[in-house]
Amino acid sequence: MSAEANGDSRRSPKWEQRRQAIIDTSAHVFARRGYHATGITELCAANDLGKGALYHYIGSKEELLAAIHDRVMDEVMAGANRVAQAGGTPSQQLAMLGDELLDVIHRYPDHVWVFLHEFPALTGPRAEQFRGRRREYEQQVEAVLRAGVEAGDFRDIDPWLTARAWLGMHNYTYLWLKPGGRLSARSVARPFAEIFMRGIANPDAEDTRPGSRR
Amino acid sequence: MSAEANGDSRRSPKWEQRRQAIIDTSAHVFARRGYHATGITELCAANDLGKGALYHYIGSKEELLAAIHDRVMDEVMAGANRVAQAGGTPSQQLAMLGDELLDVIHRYPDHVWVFLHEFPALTGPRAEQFRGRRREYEQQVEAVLRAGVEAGDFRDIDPWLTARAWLGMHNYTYLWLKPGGRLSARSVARPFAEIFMRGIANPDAEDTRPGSRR
DNA sequence: GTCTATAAAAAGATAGAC
DNA sequence: GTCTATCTTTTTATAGAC
Repeated sequence: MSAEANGDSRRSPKWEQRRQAIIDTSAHVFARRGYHATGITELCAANDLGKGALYHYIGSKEELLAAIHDRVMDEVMAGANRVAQAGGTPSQQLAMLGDELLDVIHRYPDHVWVFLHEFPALTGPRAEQFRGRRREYEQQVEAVLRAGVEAGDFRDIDPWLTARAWLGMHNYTYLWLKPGGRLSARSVARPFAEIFMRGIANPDAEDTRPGSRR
Repeated sequence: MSAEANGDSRRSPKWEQRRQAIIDTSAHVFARRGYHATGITELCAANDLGKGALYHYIGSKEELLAAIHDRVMDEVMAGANRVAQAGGTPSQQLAMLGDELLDVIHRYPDHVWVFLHEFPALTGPRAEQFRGRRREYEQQVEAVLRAGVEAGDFRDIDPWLTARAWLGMHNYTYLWLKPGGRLSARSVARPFAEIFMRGIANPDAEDTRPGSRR
């Protein structure tokens, strides 16, 4: 469930803790300035560390980038698993996925910004692993939509294309959804779900929701 | 309407033409490798030009980046102006905006990728101008939504938040909507408009659309 | 217009003292 | 663990020949 590169006990807990702090601080700098535009020297300044000390924790610049990706993908996948565990109708599943996703974006704005902008900078197995997890998540959204169509709750939409619409609508909030801002994750997730559910609802279905007009 | 830095007659038409070709080729490279990750040497190779010749056309690397932004924003604003000229109901306006936007994304996938990923790399007046045009476009979407609410065509949604939902849903197609791909701009715009219109439609409104169930 | 040569700065990463 | 000094490569950009 958690990425291989994380949380193993190669080092002391103190080392891991410090490393996490460096990952979070660096995510902020990468989000502001860009991954390639940020030099090691700037990372040292932001983390108040010399080059030697910094490399002691990060291994390499790309490993640091991968750690930022893992941190946010761990959260996203955990949310998706909670939703799968919870069960419920496809409509409820989709609403919960929206709640969870916007919650992650709201809590980790820097990490999400970095992963949405800089994921092409990952190379080799690191790129492979990231793309795999991302695909896995997107397929869960797709599966919920497909289930909704089959159950007759949703009209006959294309699950793949509709998943892209849903993902775009939610992911794109990374541009303006920030902690301390005017809007909470919930106060965005609710109207978004309202739009999307009405948008794909099967108008001929028996509707048992509270407040239904039928 | 067109950006100041474009199309003026500082140089010969042949120079301008060559410059445009370089902008388009470079957009492709930037989209693949990233702006900061791409060196001048790589741009020279891609454009089959020496450094001296390349700089003769681009001025500087950031000026080249700004030109890519201008190229795509010119198209987006032109589409938005056509829609404003065309008139029609808010629903029709929104559908036309979707058609035009997805058409640009479909025709200029590289430029759009670059502008969505690398806009923070613009500095000074170049950044100002870009942000201004982007805001102008987004406010047009917002205005259409507000008009729809006031006319009673749309239910009582938040125009700002709903505009962000709409923008995300459409802009995010830059990840997979490509010329030569399985899907045309129209074949995405239609189902997207269907979802969104149903999502924000006022269920109590007199509905005069063809095929209406009332 | 286009080239080569070169500058001058900055990049990522490592070595070795402490 | 953390530092400073250094290595090697690469960066953007310019100068000046052709």
